[in-house]
Amino acid sequence: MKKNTREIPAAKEPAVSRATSIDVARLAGVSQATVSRAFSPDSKILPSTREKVLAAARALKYTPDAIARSLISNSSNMVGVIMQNFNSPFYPKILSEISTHLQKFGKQILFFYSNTEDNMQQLIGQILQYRVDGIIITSAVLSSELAENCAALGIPVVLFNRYTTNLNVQAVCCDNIQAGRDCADYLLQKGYRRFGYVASSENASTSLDRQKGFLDRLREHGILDCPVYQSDFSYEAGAQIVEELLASSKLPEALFCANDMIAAGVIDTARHKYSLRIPEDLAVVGFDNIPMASYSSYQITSFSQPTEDMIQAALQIILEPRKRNSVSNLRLFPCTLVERRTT
Amino acid sequence: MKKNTREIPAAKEPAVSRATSIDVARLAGVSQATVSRAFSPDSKILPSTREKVLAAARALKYTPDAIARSLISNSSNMVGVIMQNFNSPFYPKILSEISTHLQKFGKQILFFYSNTEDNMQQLIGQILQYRVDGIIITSAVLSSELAENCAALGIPVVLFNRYTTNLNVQAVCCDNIQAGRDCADYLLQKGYRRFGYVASSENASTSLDRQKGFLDRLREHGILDCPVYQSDFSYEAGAQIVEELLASSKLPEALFCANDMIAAGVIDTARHKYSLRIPEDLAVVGFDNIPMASYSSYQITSFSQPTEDMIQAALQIILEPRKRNSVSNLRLFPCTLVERRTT
DNA sequence: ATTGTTTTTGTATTCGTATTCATCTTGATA
DNA sequence: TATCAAGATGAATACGAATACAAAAACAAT
Repeated sequence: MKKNTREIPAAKEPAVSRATSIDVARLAGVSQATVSRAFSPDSKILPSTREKVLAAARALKYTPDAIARSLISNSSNMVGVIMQNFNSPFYPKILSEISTHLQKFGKQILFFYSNTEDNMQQLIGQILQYRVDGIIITSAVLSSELAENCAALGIPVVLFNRYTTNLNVQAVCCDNIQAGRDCADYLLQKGYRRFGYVASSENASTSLDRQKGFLDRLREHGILDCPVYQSDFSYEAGAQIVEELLASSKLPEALFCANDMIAAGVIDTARHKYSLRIPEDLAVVGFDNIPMASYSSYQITSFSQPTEDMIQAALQIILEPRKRNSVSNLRLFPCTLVERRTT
Repeated sequence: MKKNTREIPAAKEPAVSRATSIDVARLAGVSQATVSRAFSPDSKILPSTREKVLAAARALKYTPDAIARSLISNSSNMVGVIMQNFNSPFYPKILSEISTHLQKFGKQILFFYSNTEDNMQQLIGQILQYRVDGIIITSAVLSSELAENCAALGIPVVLFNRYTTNLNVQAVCCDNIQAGRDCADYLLQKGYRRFGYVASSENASTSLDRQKGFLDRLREHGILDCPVYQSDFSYEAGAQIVEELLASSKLPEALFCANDMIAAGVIDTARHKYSLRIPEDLAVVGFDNIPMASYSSYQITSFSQPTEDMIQAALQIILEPRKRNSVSNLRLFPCTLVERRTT
């Protein structure tokens, strides 16, 4: 008597319907409430009753409806994730790891990809409609207004690899300023004296902070002149930068790139189009230490972020929001330099 | 009158609560039903009334609750996506494009990453609980049982870059067999006579079909012997294959790799570790034509899939399931060879 | 045996919105 | 002006599961 009424002839009605807790209750000879309890692990129910209910549920292929459950419990068990720039494998890797982690908790990912920051308002709005447990953003900084909207709903927001001074928004980030400093120290110690920095065109705090640490430290060592080249986080941008470098009067000795994709573009173009020797004619440092940085075609000296720890931190903020009494909203993680053959 | 009975003392309650359609109705002086109608584009409502309601909604920062909406309308506006292998940028790219497309329709992505096929049952189960509009799977073939579960619920499932003979599952795929044939023709025409194929270790139909087309065509040309090397879809696997090649007695003249990542691993290791010349000592063909294939360090001859068309086809199946009267459940797209410097 | 306590189950309500049906308003037409 | 149709709105209900509360059952202690 279920919905075994499939296609008879002519009409191909899929007979879409799933068993509900009431169906299971009827079959098991209990009330709907008892069915609900059977599926709530920490609910008080006689083991024998639970087993009876679960048997009936199996027979009917019943599974609690997540939507109905979300409505009454005010939580959808979903975590919103907004990302941009899949040109580099860095963020896809982060996404896959977040997914793997969340699956352990039975949580889902509501995913959004957006290369522009214009529609953040809209995206956040959509996500909030779904009663997510939290939101992870790697693509942009959040406006105060949006941050307040989320805070007002009690939905934790984590900026991943971004941060803001806004008090309502938690951030998990690697210490890009320090990494910039370390890069300057490292290159100076290697004997380089003329530098350049390849930034991303956005107002990404990652790129800006790496730049700031780098330039500050150089300045402390008396090097006041370090040209900054605007790009985006792409291979093509890196290739373009080489053209700019060569068009200008004098080539820097060492170039610090905001990420590995840029570095790869620089290296390839310098080597294969202009026959420059890396690192003799031009040293290059990248960032993120993506797999490609270790390929023998590149062997890029790069900074590695402790992504595993950062993800843990981000998820903890979302999964255990009570612990929000941490001193600061910003959790900084140190990067480590991986020296290879481009310096 | 809500359930504002939380912890009282010393607590900084965020006052978690969002405006509901009833709140809006009260402020606008209409019924809840009218508020609902104001937010349903094709609903019959006096324009002036709608404007009045929308104004009240703005004042209260009200947005229809997607969960409640999903419950009553039996559709969550979400599309489930299951992927694996983010080592290559191929699938991240697909994901970002799917996301961009779906956003135009106001649809969301419920995302799962899984490198194993063991938990497909569990993943599909979870997705189905959310009343998704459809499911896109790039990571595995679906068992008949799971396919039937989905079909019974009227939820369209699309295998992307996979297929099965199961009647209930739609599939969107590039014509890997033909591509394999084309590759054989191309390499033969270039004068190569000794070949090898680097497969993925999985039972991925993509790899198997490329292999089948390749070997079949070679056989038609009288070449019966073509060793097949097992790997996975990774750079490291490609690097490993070179070791195997050199351990065996004679090197093939041309190697067809199941994807570009493998090809890159082969090329790098052959060139830099063993000083082999590509393509003189070893020609290499990849697959997917990922951005890296065009980098000047590689310049890999590769097959390009019409991903844009394939995504369109997959989304059409999910967004317009009525059109399911297509002749076949399998939609095949042709790949095109992009010739570069590794052949 | 009686009372009290604890555990288990059932009843009724709730979450927030869409929708059916009935009611009311408006304007048109005869 | 009376009648009707069409359009707009409100009242009530449904979606499916969780939970507060009540009732019942089981058990212990006197």
